[in-house]
Amino acid sequence: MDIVYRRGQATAADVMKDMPDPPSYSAIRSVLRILKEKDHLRHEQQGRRYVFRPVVAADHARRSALKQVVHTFFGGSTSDAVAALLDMPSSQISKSERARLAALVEQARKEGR
Amino acid sequence: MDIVYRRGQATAADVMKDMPDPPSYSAIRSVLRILKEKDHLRHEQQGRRYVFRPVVAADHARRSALKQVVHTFFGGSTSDAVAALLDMPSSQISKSERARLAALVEQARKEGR
DNA sequence: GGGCAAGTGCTATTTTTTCAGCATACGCTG
DNA sequence: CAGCGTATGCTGAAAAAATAGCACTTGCCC
Repeated sequence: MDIVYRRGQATAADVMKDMPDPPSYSAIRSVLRILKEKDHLRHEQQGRRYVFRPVVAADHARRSALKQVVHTFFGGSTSDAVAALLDMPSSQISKSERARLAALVEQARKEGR
Repeated sequence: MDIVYRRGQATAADVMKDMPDPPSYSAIRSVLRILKEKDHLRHEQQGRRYVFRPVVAADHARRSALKQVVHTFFGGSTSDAVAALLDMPSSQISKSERARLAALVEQARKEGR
C-alpha cells in the first residue's frame, strides 16, 4: 500500500522491486487484489498488465495520515508535531525551504491562527 | 495499539472505552495479548489487572511514525510535510506556539541546515 | 506462424487475526 | 466469611490474509 502511495502508481512487479524482502509474485498480486476489493486501490489495464493506483487522492491521503499521527502521537498538537519534524536529524532543510517555512509561519500569524 | 499510544498506558477496558464501535471485551483482550506476543506491548500487573504500555518509548515511536509518513507521502521532504501541517485547517496554532515555531525555523537556520 | 516471456485467472493451503464463551481467581464490601 | 463484580486463563471456532503453484492468454519478435 505504502509503496503504491510512494510511487503514485505501481504494477505488482514494481511493488516487488521495492520490497526489501519480497515474497512470491503471487503473494503480492493477491494482496493487491485484496486491497482492490477493499476499495483502497483501483487498477487499470495498461497493455496487458494492471497498473494500480490509490483510490483516495494523494493530498487527501497525506492530510489524513498526518492527522492520524498528530492525534495518536502528539495529543492533537500540530505544533508539537512540527517541532518534532524540525528536530529530526534527517530534516536537511535547504535555505529556500527554510524561507518557505518561515513564510508559512508568518502567514499563519496573519490569518490570526 | 494507537489507543495505548494515545493514553500512554491502558487496560483492556480503557481500550474498549475509546473504541467507537467496540467488539467484545474478549476480542480486545485477545488483540492485546497478540500485541504483547509480538513485543509491541508489555504489561504489568497493577492490583489484579494488566496495564499495557508500548514497549518502544513514546518519542522514539513518534519519530518513527513521522519518518514513515514523510517517506511515504512526502517523498522524504520534511519541509513539505511541515507545510502540509501548517496548512491544515485544524491547526489552531496559538500565538505562543507560533513564536516557538518561528524560533525553531530560525534555529534550523543558525545550525546551517 | 511458432515460440518465448510476461502477465493474469483461479484454486488450494497455511498462518494469522478476530472474536466469543466459560471456568476460575481475586479483591472488596456488607 | 459469603457474595458480587471484575479480571484473567484458556479453548476453540470462524474469518481474513499471506503465500504458492499452475493453467491459460496475450503480445512480441524472429
